Amino acid sequence: MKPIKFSIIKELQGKLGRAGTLETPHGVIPTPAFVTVGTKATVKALSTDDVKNTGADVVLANTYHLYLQPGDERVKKFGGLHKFMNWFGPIMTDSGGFQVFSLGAAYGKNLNKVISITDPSRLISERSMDHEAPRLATIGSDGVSFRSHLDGSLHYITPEKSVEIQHNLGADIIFAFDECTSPSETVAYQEEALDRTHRWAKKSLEYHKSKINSESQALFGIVQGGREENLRKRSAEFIGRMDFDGFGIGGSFAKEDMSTAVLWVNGVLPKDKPRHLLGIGEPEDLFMGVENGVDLFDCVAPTRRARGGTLYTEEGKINIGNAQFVEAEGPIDPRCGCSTCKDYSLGYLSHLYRSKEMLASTLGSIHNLYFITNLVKRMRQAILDDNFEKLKTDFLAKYLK
RNA sequence: GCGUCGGUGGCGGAGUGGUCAAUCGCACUAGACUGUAAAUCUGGCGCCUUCGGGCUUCGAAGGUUCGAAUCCUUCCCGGCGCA
Repeated sequence: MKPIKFSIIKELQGKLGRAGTLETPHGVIPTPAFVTVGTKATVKALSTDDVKNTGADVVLANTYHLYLQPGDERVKKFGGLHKFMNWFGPIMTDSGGFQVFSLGAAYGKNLNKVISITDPSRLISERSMDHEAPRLATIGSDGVSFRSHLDGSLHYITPEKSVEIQHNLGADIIFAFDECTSPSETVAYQEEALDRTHRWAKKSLEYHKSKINSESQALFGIVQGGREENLRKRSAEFIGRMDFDGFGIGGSFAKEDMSTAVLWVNGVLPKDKPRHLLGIGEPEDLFMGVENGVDLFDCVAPTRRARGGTLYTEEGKINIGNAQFVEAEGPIDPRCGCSTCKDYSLGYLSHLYRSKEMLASTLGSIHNLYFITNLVKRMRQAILDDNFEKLKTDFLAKYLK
């Protein structure tokens, strides 16, 4: 018995995009779908009722963070993540692979998940002269040692350990342990890291298959390969051949490279399994991903941005902290159907934000999550209605103006 | 009235002869954020600027000095103590 069932309902003509459903032990996810990020078994600033009301179908929590606090064994004692956090819809957990990057090569640097290649300094090898650079994660051939960002204690995570933790957490969909690399790494390093990720994928899968959990939890393998076409395709072939239930597409991207990388990978991955573009994205990236055959996305942007005062509107992003909203009486976006836009004015949100009231984060997160979740739902409907291209053109014309 | 302490940029508060247009915090202002080290971070914040610099500031007015927010004199204002 497979833990999940993926069905394609309709495909985008001449493109890799498709609309479908992903059945999980905790409910059906109509795809494409946006996955709300709840790193520490909570979507920051929101109750699970709030999350549900944004239209979210699925939540992603994080292995590394929950392993450190409160500990995966404790979550297991509570009956798993669903019960522990009171979210009874589908849950995914990330493997900790991203922390290999964010606490490793990217630690203390101005290096992000998505960078701009217009800044050449970002493309110089990170590895050449930074042996002294402080980092909380160091990579070995069998796993990664992490120094806890909470108390400095040392932890070693292997592919097996990552899967074991994820079994304890009990999400519906879990990920193989991988190494997320920066596009600023050399090709030689990308290749070395890719081999490691592939090795780890095999170990993750073997460990997973040896446990009863593989009947109730789906395991996704992760494709890496940086900016290199041959590496991306090699990875998609290698990972795609394995008996994973679905796939993640990982990596830190140069914005300009993202669509080609996704296209290379999805052109190779088996069509009948779901694909998750990890850590993406912004509205324009979501259109790109859906068009190029991505079924699932997760991203911290809606919630993190909301806490920083940036809110999505159909006319582009606004910053609620700006002076122009102090006396604005209308909603964030008159076309938005979220509860924040229904009940609250920009001026009130401006006041909450300026006076640092936590409700600002809550109401902003509700709006941003609704906006992004609903945008992907609209894309799905547009695929079904044969007007994806029009939605994309119309939306982006206004949004990016 | 006498004594005493003090008056610094929107606010609080450093500075006590040159490296001071003046540390820092707040406020204000703008920006960043893409598998959350994130209720976070960065820039600007006297006026003008061809971004080299120029100009006017530290209660007020005089003075000492090559040079004053910093020293002296007088005055104005405020706190406290004594009458």
